[in-house]
Formats: sequence, structure tokens, C-alpha cells
Amino acid sequence: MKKTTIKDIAKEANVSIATVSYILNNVKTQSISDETRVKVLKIAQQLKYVTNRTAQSLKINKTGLIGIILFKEENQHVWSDLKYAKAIFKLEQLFSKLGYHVLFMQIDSMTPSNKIIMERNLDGAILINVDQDKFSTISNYFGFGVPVIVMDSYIDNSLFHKVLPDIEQSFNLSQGLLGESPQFLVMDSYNNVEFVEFITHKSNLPESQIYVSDHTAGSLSIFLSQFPNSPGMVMNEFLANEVYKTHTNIVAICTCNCSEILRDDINNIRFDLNDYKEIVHMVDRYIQDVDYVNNEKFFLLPPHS
Amino acid sequence: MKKTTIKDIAKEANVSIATVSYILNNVKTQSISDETRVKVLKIAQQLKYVTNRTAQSLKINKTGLIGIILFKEENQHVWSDLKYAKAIFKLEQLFSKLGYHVLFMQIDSMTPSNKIIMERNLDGAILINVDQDKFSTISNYFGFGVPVIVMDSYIDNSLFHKVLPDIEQSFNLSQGLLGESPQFLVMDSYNNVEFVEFITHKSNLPESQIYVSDHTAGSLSIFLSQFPNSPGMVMNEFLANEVYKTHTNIVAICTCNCSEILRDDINNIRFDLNDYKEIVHMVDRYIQDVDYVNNEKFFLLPPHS
DNA sequence: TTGTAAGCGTTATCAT
DNA sequence: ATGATAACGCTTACAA
Repeated sequence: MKKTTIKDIAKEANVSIATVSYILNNVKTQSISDETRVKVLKIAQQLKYVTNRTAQSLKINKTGLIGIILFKEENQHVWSDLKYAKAIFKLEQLFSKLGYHVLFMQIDSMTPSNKIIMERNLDGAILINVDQDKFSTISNYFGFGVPVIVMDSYIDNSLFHKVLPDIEQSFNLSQGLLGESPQFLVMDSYNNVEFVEFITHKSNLPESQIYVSDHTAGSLSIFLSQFPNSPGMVMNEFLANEVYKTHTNIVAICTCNCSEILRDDINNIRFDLNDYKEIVHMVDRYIQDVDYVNNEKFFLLPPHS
Repeated sequence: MKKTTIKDIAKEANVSIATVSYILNNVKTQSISDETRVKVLKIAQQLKYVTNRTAQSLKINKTGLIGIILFKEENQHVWSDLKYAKAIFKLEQLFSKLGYHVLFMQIDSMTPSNKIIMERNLDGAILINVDQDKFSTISNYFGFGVPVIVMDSYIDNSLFHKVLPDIEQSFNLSQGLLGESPQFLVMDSYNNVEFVEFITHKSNLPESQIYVSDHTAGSLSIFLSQFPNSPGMVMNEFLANEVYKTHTNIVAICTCNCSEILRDDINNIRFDLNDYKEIVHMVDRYIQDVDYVNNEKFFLLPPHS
């Protein structure tokens, strides 16, 4: 039992393939008699016709596919899988609303299947947590004119848009909530070294007062023991819960989009996933409108407290 | 600047399109002189050729795409987004290893975009947390011979394979860990009513001693207050953390694949995501081998304690 | 208002 | 060992 094609409908309705296509696609420039329109539509329904998007994509040179490409971390933290789940789910929802389908792919150093964007003729792609190296490799396989957005990554290439939490603002707000200057910063790590550097830089703290999570158990508490009773900032709600056991005067900056798991007595700063809307719409515009240009390279997600 | 095609390579190498295709696909039945093989391969590389999977799919009638379709819950619990993230990530990893790409889609009552499986000519699909109704609707759009697996759902149709945690075994193990009979069961809800019923049935507890999470704050503690100091079983590590605040004699059955967030002093039972391997391989076999049949309809994921 | 036909980039059969 | 060509299912310029 094979799938119904336009051809089948045409045969059944005694009209040409073209006519069927016009009707199914509601082509405005083409006038169709009500009679045939109704007839064809009915038959299409009877035969349970569904568009063959593969064939369609080939012809119109648009797939309606967006890639969400997640780069896994070397040192897998316990929360690493959860970290981007909400972001991805939200993005899928938003793209879906605009009629796109989402191809989801994880890339690690073992499986560097970089060609997906071109192989699958993706209309656009979101790369999450990429380091410069991997980005260079994969960017060899970008299509020309395919919008590519990077999230949580500093890529030294002005061709691409970057989506980042507004770190500076977050630190400002944190300071406000603490009422005094934080004495330490505990943060999660990222594949993208430049992003880590940017964060540490913005914190205005010397390296000795910054702890970048490194997977090894125990190292955090050793670090913290240097700052008894001191106020601090903690990026990542999982780390915050941990730190809170010994240091209650902290602000949690919820970089995991997962503030529900945060102890509810911890001061916190969150980001709103609805802010992705703007990004998704931008990608859509790039796809729809070949000549669209947006020179805003940084999308800073505003923190809420 | 357009993408390189086989045609471009052919022209550049002064050979036919067919020859290029043979070489790129390493067709065994076709002998090719070393000279042209080397020449073509070199040119392909120079021109940065990548397969156009859209065209290829159309021709060979296989897309190499697997759909992972997640049905969202009506009453969104705080952990609902996180709940299936790990499952999906693991599945993507496994499918990826076999050369498939994964189309990820969430379906809720608002966006019942059911046709994706046929539209996109998916080679296979995993449906997660489906209720009978939605399943009926979507199954109208299944392709014939496309393997469809349902997870965490009881679907009354012997054509489809079902993947479920081994509830019975989990309850047995729990009882062993408790050392006595549990007096209550706290469980998360599922879209699939039949699955909920199955679980409650297997618990051997009367309805009055079972709490199915319903989103409303406070109702859990009211329920629990009926069973002071009693042993109980809690499905879902988030709920378990909650229950533990008042009832320490419990076993957590980690249905969220997320035991990391569980307080480490709680007795627990987990499931191993590596057990998905078998399912992924089965899907692969169905795709590769048209005649393959597997009559094992239930895949019960074994609990570990 | 409808139909014809070329072409999107592949694969695979059949000649040469 | 290589090439010509039909076909996959669709869209669209053009003809009728």
C-alpha cells in the first residue's frame, strides 16, 4: 500500500497534476473553477493525501527544517543533560508555531557529524554551547545564506548572531539583592572558553575568588571554605542549592532555566524563555526574506529578579 | 553561490553523473578504475561536496529520519519539561550512532500537527506519553510499514510496541527496600489514563492510599497527613524530595531519569537509559529489513536498586 | 480555466 | 569501465 500522490488525485479527478497542485497549495495567481476545486479537495481527503515534503523541498529548495545542534561537554556534569532541555523545548514550540520542523542533534568529540546542515538542507540552525574550534570545523559545512545563531557561545565572527544571558545586568542585579559586594563567584563551565572568560571578566572579581565548576567532587567545598559567611553569586541553580548548604547569603543566577529545582529560600535571578521569540522570528525573517539583514549581533537575554 | 552537486563533480572530472554516484556511494556491484575513482574523490573534496539527502531520500524512498514525538501534558507540572529530556537525548544519541537523524516535535492539544510522520516520510517514530485519543488521531497519518513505538503509554493496539518501566518489579524491589508493606503510593500523572490505571492496579493498594499528582499545591501534604510515620513509595524523584520532608521511610522510584536531583539519603530505584539500545536496534531492523517481525509487544525496562 | 512539460539532485537499470 | 536516461513527487512558467 503506497502513499497517495498528487498524481493519484489527478487521475481520480480527471484533471492534470498541475491543477491539483494549484488547488492544494491555494495558489493565488491561478484561478480555478469552484467545481474542480471542490472535487479535487474532496478526493484528496478521501485518499488521505498528505504533502510529500521531501519532494516539495527538493523542488522549492526549502525544507522548512531548523537544526538545533547541541554540543555536549567534555566533562559531563550531572545537570548537563537537563541544562538545555527547556531551551530546546521552547525553541521547538516557537519554530513549530511558524510552521517549521526541528531536527535535533547532539555533537560530541566522538561523533563529529558536522555536515547535517548542508546534507539536510536546513533552512536555519541554532548551535548551542559551541567552542571556537568545533565552530570552525562545522562552519565549513554551512550553506550560504543559511542563518546560523549561536547560543551561550562567543564566536569570533561577525557573520553570526549570538544569544547570551545578559551577564553584566545579572551581576548588577545580584549585587542589589545582596546589598553588598559579593566575595566569590561560583559558575558552571561552558565549552566556549571565551564565554567563560567574558563572565569572569564581568564579575570584577580576581581569579582567586572565582570557582568554575570542574566536575570533581569536593573541590567546591574547599573553595568555599575560604569565604566563611561571605556573600556570593552562584550561576546555575544546582550549584546554588549546593552552595546554600554552607553559605546562605547568596544570589542564584538561574542559567539552567530550571528555577523550580532551586530551594525557594534562595535569592535568585531568572531568564525568561519567552525572550527566544525574538530570535525565532529573526530566523524566520532571514529565511523568508533573502535580503533581510539584521546587524544586531548580540541578543542579551534580560535577567528578572 | 550554490551547493555543489554530483553534476558539478561530473563536469569537472569529465565523467558521467552515474560514475560519480557509483564512486561516492561505493557501489559494490560496479567496478571503477582506480584512476577515475581517485580523480573523482579528489574533486568532490575540493568542491566540498556533501550529499543532498533531500534528493537522495526522494529517490531511494528512505529519509533516514526518526521522529521523536512528545505529547505535552494538559496540566503542566514543574518537572514536566525535564521529565523526558534525558530519554530524548539518549535516543538521539543512539539513533545518531546508527546513522539516523532525529526530528523532534512536541504535540499539545493546541497544535495537533499530526501529519509529520507521513509528510516528512519518517522512517520510524517514537511517541512519548500519548493517550488513546491522540493516538487514534495521529495513527490515521501513519505510513504503512513505518515502525512506531510508544513510550510510557498503553495503547490498545497490538500493532505497536510499547516501552514501559517494569512497574511490577519496581514495586517488588521497593517492598524489599522498605522491609515492610508500603502504606501509600505517590505517583506522577500521565496523559495515558490506562497506564495510570495499570500502575495503581499493580500497587495492590486501595485508591484511598494512592495520590496521583494533580498540580495543585498543598493537596499532597493533605494526602500525606493521613499516613504519619508510614512507609510509602513515591514515583518521580521530584515528588520524592517533597515527600521526604515529612516521611523519611520511603522508596523513590526514579521515573524522571534524573536521580541526580534526588536527595542522596533516599532509598531509590532507577532505570538505565542504556536499555533503550534494544529498542533503537529494533527500530533499525524494522527499517532495514522489510520482512522483520518482532512479536514482543512490551519492552519492560528493568529497575535497578 | 486547465494542461504540458521542464527541472530540482539523486539512484539504478540497461546499453555501450 | 563508463554513460545515457528514466524515475522519485512536486512546483511553475508557459501554452492551449
